[in-house]
Amino acid sequence: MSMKKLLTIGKLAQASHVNVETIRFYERKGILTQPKKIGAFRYYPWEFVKKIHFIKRSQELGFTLRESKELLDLKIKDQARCSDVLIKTEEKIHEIDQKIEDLQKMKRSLKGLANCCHDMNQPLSDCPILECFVERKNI
Amino acid sequence: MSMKKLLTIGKLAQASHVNVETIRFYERKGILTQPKKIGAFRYYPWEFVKKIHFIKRSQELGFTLRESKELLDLKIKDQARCSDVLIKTEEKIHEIDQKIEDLQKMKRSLKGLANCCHDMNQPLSDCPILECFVERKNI
DNA sequence: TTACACTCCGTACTATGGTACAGAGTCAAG
DNA sequence: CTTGACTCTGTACCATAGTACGGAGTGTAA
Repeated sequence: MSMKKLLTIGKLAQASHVNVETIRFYERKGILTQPKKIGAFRYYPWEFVKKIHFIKRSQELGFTLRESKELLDLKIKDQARCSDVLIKTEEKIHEIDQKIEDLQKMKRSLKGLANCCHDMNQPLSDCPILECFVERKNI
Repeated sequence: MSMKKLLTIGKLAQASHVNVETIRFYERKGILTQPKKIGAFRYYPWEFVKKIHFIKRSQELGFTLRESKELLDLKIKDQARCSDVLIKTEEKIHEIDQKIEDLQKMKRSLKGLANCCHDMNQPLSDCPILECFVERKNI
């Protein structure tokens, strides 16, 4: 059998810069399909390197593993349209916008708190920050 | 014994709008100190309502449970200074800024991807988005 | 053929922030 | 003194994204 084009799990891990356990984890979770086994061992075609890169890249872009899998599935099935990916991409952008807004709200509150404090060496019992904290003065 | 001022765990949960299990969880994690027991049951002074509010509020502000505990500990010990809280607050602001930046980077990449696509009905095999995805054209 | 590296599977563990539940014990009111 | 509501401890479970490891099996090269 021509095994020159196939990778053991260890070689795949090396080539894709992930842990062996990570690959096995992805298989357990159904993110990667199990490859054909020769004897007892898994042997992967080289395109699995690309698949893993794809997953890692989409994680960098803010997609969860589940979402990476969905994108990967789209890539595989023929009847998928460009717009299917575009929709997911735009949903993710929206999600990110929401997160940014939430963080900015938090930041504003914290800045408000920080401004409460005028005398650094004030003992904490008289410190206004913690009071603001409890009383929600700065939402 | 004057139990009028004390709360059972259920009453405390009600008063602080959290689950009974959450309070027990906080105790296991050392976030809340265990109160004195009368017989087999926990009885809490009313200030625990404030403590739980404090924790919930600091979570809203982006602090983890561990950090909430640290702030709560500062509140309790006398020699803490206002600046101790201020430092933690400013560190958190910095952390939030970092997160916002990361999200904005993600967003820019995703926007770049979305712009790849000109014909929505293009079959996915010819769709440029997924190619950009893999090739990191948009970092 | 033997030694060594690699792989197998299953399970447990990490962190974060909880929730849920079983089976036993307790408390207070009627 | 019994009933019903509550509480006790301990453990398991949820999601997310992995890591670690034991003990057995396998593949290959000298």
